[in-house]
Amino acid sequence: MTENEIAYTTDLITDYAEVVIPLALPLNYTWAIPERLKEAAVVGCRVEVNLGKSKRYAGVIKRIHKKPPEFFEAKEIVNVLDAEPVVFDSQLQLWEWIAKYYMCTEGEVMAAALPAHFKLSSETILVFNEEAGEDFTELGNEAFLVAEALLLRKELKLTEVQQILDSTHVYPVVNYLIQQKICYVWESLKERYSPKKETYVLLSPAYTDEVALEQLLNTDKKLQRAEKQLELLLAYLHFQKTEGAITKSALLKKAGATEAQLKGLVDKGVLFLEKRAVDRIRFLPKEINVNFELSPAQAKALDEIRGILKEKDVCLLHGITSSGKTEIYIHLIEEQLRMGKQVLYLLPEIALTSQTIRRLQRHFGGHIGVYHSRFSQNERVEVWNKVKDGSLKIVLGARSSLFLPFQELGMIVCDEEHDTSYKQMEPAPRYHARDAAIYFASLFEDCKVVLGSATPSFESFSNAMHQKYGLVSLAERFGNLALPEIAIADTRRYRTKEFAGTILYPPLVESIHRALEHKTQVILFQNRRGYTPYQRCNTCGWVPQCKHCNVSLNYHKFYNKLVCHYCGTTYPPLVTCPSCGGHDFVQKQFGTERIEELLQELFPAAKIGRMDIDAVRGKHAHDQLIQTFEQQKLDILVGTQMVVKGLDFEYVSLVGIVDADGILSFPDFRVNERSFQLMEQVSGRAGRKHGTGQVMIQTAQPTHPVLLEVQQHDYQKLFNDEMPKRQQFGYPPYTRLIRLTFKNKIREVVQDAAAWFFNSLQNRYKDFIVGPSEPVINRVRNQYLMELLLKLPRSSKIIDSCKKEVLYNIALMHQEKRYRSVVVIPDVDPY
DNA sequence: AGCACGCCGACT
DNA sequence: GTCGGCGTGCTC
Ligand SMILES: [Zn+2]
Ligand SMILES: [Zn+2]
Repeated sequence: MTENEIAYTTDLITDYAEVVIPLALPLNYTWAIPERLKEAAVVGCRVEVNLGKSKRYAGVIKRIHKKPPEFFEAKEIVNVLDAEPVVFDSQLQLWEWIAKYYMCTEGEVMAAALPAHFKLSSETILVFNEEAGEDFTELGNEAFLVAEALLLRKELKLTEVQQILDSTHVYPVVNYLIQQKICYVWESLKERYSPKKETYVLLSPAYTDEVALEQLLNTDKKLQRAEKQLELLLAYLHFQKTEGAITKSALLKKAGATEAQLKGLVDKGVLFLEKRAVDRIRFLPKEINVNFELSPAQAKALDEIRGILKEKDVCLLHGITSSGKTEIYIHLIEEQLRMGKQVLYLLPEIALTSQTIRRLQRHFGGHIGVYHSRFSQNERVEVWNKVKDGSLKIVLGARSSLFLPFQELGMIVCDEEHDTSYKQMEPAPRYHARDAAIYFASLFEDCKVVLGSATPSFESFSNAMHQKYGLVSLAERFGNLALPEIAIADTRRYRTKEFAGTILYPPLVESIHRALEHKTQVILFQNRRGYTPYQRCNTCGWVPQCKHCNVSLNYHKFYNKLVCHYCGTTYPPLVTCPSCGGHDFVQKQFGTERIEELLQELFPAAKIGRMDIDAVRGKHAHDQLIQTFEQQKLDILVGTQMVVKGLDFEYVSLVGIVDADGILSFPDFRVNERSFQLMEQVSGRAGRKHGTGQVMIQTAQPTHPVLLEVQQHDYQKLFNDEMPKRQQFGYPPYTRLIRLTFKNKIREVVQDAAAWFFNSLQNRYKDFIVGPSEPVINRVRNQYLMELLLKLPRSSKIIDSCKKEVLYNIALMHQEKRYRSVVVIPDVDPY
């Protein structure tokens, strides 16, 4: 073949690309790679592809091969969008693993993994950045053309850029312009997140060199007659050295100085003020500053972890509240950093407060990036790129930061590993970030996982007991802080008429009085108002249980029956309490608002705050409320699970758990584990620095084993008590669960479909399948729901084949006319 | 996810 | 008679 002939055979396709597009397709589709894109089409790059008649998507190339598809004509890739891959092989492998394990599609994983802006479409709008100036002569030819157009028009659609440039060059040029900050991708107001700003104090550049500073302090006339200002300046220099950047409010508080004194220094040009966002990275110097001493207990734990990680991939750090796990992580992170490796530090979303962020910034400055759902898409892309090119070494992030393109990952820390927010519930991919992180780490040469918790999940703890993970315990509170005294207020003693309907009983009220008298603060905890109506004995707190499933029964008002929401068995309603003979059951539930009202009546002089989902709906309301409370502008804080996380309240002397019985009767097989975790963490908020704190638990079941275990802080006993029950009733960690939710408009149809499915799995999974049952909330967005639960033995062979069987049966069911539109949602390892 | 195709009710 | 409701199926 001559050169001429080659030139005429451009439509001869030899290469094909398997592409993941952000859709719930059961398998990946294949597109043909035209000759002109052969060079550019690389695995991990985004490509623009047509699907159907008129849709265009940005997908990611997963695989390139030379096998022409047999059963269809592959369309050509329209364009390659990236000059270099946006994801590495390890991301593609993670996507595939998650899709298989959690029974969803790779497209769904991709949609969750990539920042929305990577899913660029031709309708995307570019906005000119007014701060970019007007001089674009430094840019390349094509970028120059687009920049000029942007300067003129202020906004351009991607299709319009396409008209300016040769169509194959659009995306590389646009990416370049975004990187140069000449334009950014338009975001609707709703998406935009204005980072929380704080005023920082900085030394004027004129005095950053030692000599000038020396002169200022000793001989300069500027400060000779302003002793207080000099004092403040010295204090500033001290804090700057020990803590790095310092905020205005912190400086004034710590130095005991006034606004006027600071203003004096600012006016004289010695210091200046600057508003900065705490969770943004660019201002902080890239330094490593781990200069604190570990306690002997911490040092020992650190050594043990190091030793274990030489042999095992995962180490569980079981450290009681306030034992100082974070300091240990900081040392481990430092080691990775010094080896040039990256570190992912996972935290539950609500623990990711500016307090937590600043604490790590103090040690790692600009090496740290933050990634969470409140970030705008533009910011996510920025962090994404910096992780990919290795300029960010540490990412402090919530669940979804697992998808970032790390290249040289040395360690993943998963703090509060028991936290339920690591599991994504809606929509797919319903993955568990902790478990997926362990898989992800295995893709790297030498990447270790450290799980940390004061109250480990039974899954992790039993893995540690079976030597699958290493286990290190830290049983000593840092600085030997006293553990709070845990008092149990027995509400059965107040059963006379005058106490009917009481929410805050005398012992708790009295303790609050005392705390307020001592000018200390109080936290009251109340569980989120459950939508689960149940029958609970008003006298002894007893709640009927399902004899098959060992969970609390729900009360169905309409049918006047008790029903198990796992297996669907119904029971007659209670008339007489089998535990105490009482006859009084139904009770109204109350939330934090009601408690807040009551407190206002009881303590009219106290300043009371409320922290729950509703009260902190705004962007920074959560941070703000924490700060207000920390500054002792509130006396009592009433809250739900939110008060449990990321708080470090010094002046709290009393924590009250208003309704322990409500917590203990939650209809979930993990109730006891959860209750212990919750109460243990709530207790941790009491008496952290100033004397012994008190925790008061109101309950009608003062001898409930979990309460005693909380009182003794005895996790091991809880574990030993609970595990036999898990085994007996077939629950994790002895089994693996898959929950199937069926959805349809017509109630009878879902019910029948679930029954059909149950029957169809009967022959092979008879002993493992529970249900069908109607969930408590049986209708969501006009769709009725039904559930089946699979309790599978822990053999990956059985689990894998069962997953296949389930998918096969879904397809089979959809062939049945009546069930065609029944949607089945599998949830693997529901939490 | 879209979008076309197709099958039934009520409207100029 | 046709218009438009949405349930169903398909997209490399
Ligand atoms: Zn009773
Ligand atoms: Zn049951």
